[in-house]
Amino acid sequence: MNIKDFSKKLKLSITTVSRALGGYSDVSEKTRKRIILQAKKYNYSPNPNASRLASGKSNTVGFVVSLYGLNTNTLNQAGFFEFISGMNKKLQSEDVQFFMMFANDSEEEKNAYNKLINVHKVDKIILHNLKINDERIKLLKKNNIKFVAWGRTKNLQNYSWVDLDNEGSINLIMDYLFNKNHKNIAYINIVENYNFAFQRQQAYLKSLKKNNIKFNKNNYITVKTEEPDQAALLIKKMLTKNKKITALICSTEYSAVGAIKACNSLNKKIGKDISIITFDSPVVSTLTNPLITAVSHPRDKLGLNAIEMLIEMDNKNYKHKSYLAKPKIIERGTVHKVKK
Amino acid sequence: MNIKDFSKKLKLSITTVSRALGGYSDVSEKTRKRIILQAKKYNYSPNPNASRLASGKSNTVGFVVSLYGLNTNTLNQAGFFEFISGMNKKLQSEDVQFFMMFANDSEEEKNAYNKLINVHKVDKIILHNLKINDERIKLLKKNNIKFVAWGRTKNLQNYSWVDLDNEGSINLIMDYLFNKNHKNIAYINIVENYNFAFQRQQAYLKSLKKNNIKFNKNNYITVKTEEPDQAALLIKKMLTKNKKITALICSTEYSAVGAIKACNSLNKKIGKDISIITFDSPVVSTLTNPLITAVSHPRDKLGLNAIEMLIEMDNKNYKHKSYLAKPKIIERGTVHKVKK
DNA sequence: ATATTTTACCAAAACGTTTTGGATGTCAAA
DNA sequence: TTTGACATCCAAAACGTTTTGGTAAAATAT
Repeated sequence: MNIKDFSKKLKLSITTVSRALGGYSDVSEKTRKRIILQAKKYNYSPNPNASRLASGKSNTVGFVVSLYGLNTNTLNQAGFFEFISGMNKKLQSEDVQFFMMFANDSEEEKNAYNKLINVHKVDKIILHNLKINDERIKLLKKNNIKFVAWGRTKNLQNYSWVDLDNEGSINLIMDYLFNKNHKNIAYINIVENYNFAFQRQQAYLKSLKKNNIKFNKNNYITVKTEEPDQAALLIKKMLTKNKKITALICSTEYSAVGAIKACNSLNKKIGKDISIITFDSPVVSTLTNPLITAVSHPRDKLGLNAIEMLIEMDNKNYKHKSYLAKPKIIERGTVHKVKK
Repeated sequence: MNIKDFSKKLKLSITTVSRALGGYSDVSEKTRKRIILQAKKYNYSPNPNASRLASGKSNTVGFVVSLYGLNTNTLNQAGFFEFISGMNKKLQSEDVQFFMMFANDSEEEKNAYNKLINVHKVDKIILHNLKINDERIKLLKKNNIKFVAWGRTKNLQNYSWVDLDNEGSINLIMDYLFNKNHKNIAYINIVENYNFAFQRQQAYLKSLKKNNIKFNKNNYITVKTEEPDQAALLIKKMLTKNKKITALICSTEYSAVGAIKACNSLNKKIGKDISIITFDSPVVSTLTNPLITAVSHPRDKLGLNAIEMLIEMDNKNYKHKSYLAKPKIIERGTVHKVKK
């Protein structure tokens, strides 16, 4: 069933059917309703390839998933599926398509963006896992592709983005710990060059300053995010060296797993002798023992807002926007109160 | 740059260019090479919407991701990304597209398949998370859509599938345990209605019989897969009731996490007093403490073979195939030898 | 030397839409 | 009664390919 047969059935022109379904005002509401009803009945829906060819618009959002680097199977994808789930709500209601590509290495990743633009002709792209400086932004701007970044570069050029409120989250954590009289708060950073990690680390330093606590380099280490065992080793070393530490802030979930191991091996009771707090994830919220107190974020809202922005961008007078997901602390008993 | 301008540049007809890139034999190898070379130079690639419209073939593989039910953020997606990674290799080289849809509930899931077929006009579909009886198979057969199942129904109708060798894996585990003199082997099943779980459980019973061990209902429980804590509770109960148990086979990774908790709370030393073995995953291989001995499978091969089959299906005389991933045991020290 | 087959190319139709630029009829204002 | 504005519809062109059904030249067979 194509538009020709369908319009013949309704004794209307092809044009009228097309414009009725397209939502144009030069079709009376009465006929429009009839057309929509009959389309359902005859199971007619416009051939998307013909539509896209004729209109020159693909109405498709592209996305490249990197299947390398971070431990792709857990951490990375955890947030990923929450994001997708949020996106999905808008996609469905707005009839926008979503096209994913996969890259097994960085060479493939570069190609993927070019393919997305030149071969698959997507209109719009969602960028994720942003680096501190991200060259993909140049590529997209050069090709005049609309995009929303999931995450931010260090220097915000003029583009739209959605992100966790990393600084706000760290502040929330720090205040939470200060309220429980923690003074010697250690920070576990990651070596990888992601901007979210940089933001968190910077916020930690800033918060120390604001609260008149001098930065102590024995309270600070940097670990590989995908290797909890390496983290465990370094954290153990740190805790042995600096016995005054009462709380550990872990920049990522995997290092929190390492922190648990380190504490266990030193026979430090988590939530009694020492506190652990991190960013929420399915890992620390369901799999670790004990479950870990964490700042949680509505990551699905990120996805939803990203798609919303991409759609709004079709308006001529769109101004770049941003969205920060609001953090909140989920207590799971791994943070204790220090006696004054 | 479209085919018209491009062919004009090369002083060739549109037809010749199209057929050269399509790999037809009515173009000399010399001109074909020239065309391919120049296409790269001028960054020409056929508009996919026009191609698909003209040819009537979408050359697209569809996939529906269910964002509900199982704990989507970890378990489910773990295998998922390995699978995708394998698929990707074939997709890239064969120039097949991959189109994903997402479903936040079972209603959306049903709609998704219909949309995939009627709206997005995909040629082929990969089915996953198969139920013991799966009604989606009927839908696809009725609509004459080519598909490969990732997993199997209980009664194999005539279709192509790829799957873990669940029976082989359980046999491998059982023999491995028997060799270490285990006799009282408990089995942790899951309540969910997935066929992989059914196959594993059946294989366990079969293996007992083959080795002349009577099934003991005190060695067998059924838990919810997404709730390690519930699993821990039930396993603890079982171990308290039946003190003779020396080994636990966990049907899924999450129940293995529960098993660890149960053993810890009973002060049973894992790998000394009691053994735990399960199916491999990023969870039990990197996150648990201790890491758990498990049967591992090359899940990326599943994806690769699935795409291979889908492509082969274009041949008129294709006969339905299947592929079983070969299991192997990864020792991580949680299985001990029992004294005779 | 002639007839036949093969090779290498091409013009035009077809795919199913959207969009442009009217056409017709109705209604209110002059 | 006439004029202009508006509402509602439509025919035809355009989008960029693939495919069909050819033709001419070259190679091969007779």
